[in-house]
Amino acid sequence: MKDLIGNIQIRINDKIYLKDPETSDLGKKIIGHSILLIDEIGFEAFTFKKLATEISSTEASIYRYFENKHKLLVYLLAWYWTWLEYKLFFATNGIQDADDKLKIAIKTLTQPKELDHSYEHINEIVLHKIVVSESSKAYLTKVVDEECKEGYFSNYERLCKRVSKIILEVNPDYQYPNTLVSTIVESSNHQQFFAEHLPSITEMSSENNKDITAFTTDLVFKVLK
Amino acid sequence: MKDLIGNIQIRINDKIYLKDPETSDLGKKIIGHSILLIDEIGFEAFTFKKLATEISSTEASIYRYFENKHKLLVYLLAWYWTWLEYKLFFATNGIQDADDKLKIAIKTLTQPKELDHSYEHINEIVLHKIVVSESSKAYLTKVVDEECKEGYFSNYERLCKRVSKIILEVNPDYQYPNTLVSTIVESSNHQQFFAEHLPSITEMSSENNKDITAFTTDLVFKVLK
DNA sequence: TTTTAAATGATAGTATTACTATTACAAATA
DNA sequence: TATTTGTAATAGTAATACTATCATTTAAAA
Repeated sequence: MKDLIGNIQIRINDKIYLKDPETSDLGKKIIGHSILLIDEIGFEAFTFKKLATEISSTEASIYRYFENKHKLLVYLLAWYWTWLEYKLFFATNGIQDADDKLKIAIKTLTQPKELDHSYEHINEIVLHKIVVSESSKAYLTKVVDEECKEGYFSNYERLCKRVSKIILEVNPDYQYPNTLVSTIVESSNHQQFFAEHLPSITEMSSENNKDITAFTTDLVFKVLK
Repeated sequence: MKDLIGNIQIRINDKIYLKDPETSDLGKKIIGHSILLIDEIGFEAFTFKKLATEISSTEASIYRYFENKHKLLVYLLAWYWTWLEYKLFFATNGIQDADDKLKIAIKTLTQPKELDHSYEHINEIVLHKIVVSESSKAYLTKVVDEECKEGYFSNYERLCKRVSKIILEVNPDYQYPNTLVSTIVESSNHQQFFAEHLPSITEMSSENNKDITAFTTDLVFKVLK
């Protein structure tokens, strides 16, 4: 099962990039090192010039792959959500019992990520840190409506839909499956951030991710039962 | 009761600004029009130069009040959270029954805001739109730890603490009061954004805020009982 | 193997942003 | 009247977010 996921090519909406970064060494370097650099200095301070220096290339070359840094961020997130969707699919696929399936789904969403060696140029652990700290900035923009129409966020939508389905298996009468899913996915990320940076508004600890899993599982099952 | 709140001066941590905008006409104009302009063009496109043009002043004059646009955003949010805390205080103060108190608290947090004529230069409805679309950008930064230490977000923390207390009145044994509060406050804002811009991941409608109140109330009481 | 095309690198240039600094002048206050 | 305070006007700078051009390297096709 674990091998299968490695063979899956993660396809990203081709409107997000100018040139598919998967098709060249430079492209993969751009993706791999942008993850590290954004994590290191933050998205605001991140520039294509700095990235170019980092990978011994040029600003102009990077602009051949992505229109701007916003699109690059959208790409990284789309990649992440699809990767997580596969993880979720393989983790829940065989499970018969709906409750168990949902528990595993919540675990997959909330537990810390592990390095997936199938994608050599991407460090999923660092990418997840970017999801926690930067993902909101990708959609909290004035162009969100157009970008949504173009399908820039459909990878995220698909992941939510998949969890929604499981929720309806557990309780077919629950009125707000999508709302609950988007709430727990966002909450899981935010709580991780709060645990580390604004500890006074959460009981979660930054060391122990099991807290977030426990909180979310407790919440979801109480809401559904 | 309603009059009382009008007389309350909303005090903001004086490290956030260089010069208190409440102390001059220009200052109030900066606050009032920054709210409108950020709402109109988004925080990324917002600059002090554009704001200066808008209020027929100069860039340099605005820099005398705020170090940069990030601090201005932090100021606006601090103001909002304190304002909301007062609203919450006055709405829940007299209520004896803990359940009722929590219901009203959730309503205050999730229902659309109304214009509060006590603060003439501030349009609370538009400010709330900024909270929905831009507030995450205020804390999802690399300087969050220092700013947290300096108390830039204590207005938000105080609001959360107040609701947490009510939650513990309803169920003193609940393990995650702060986590639950920060989750529902963030969720309420995000769901409003999703309703308007990413409708496929929520059942909430952008016209009817009662959905969010209903979803949140249902969730919170199921979790606590 | 040569030809051709595509990808990358090197360099330059521009408009805008995010500031800082200086001076000047008017109004309020002491 | 002297002085502080607030604001305006102007200038200047480093960095950002690009675009354009052309040379060179590399890879694919003929």
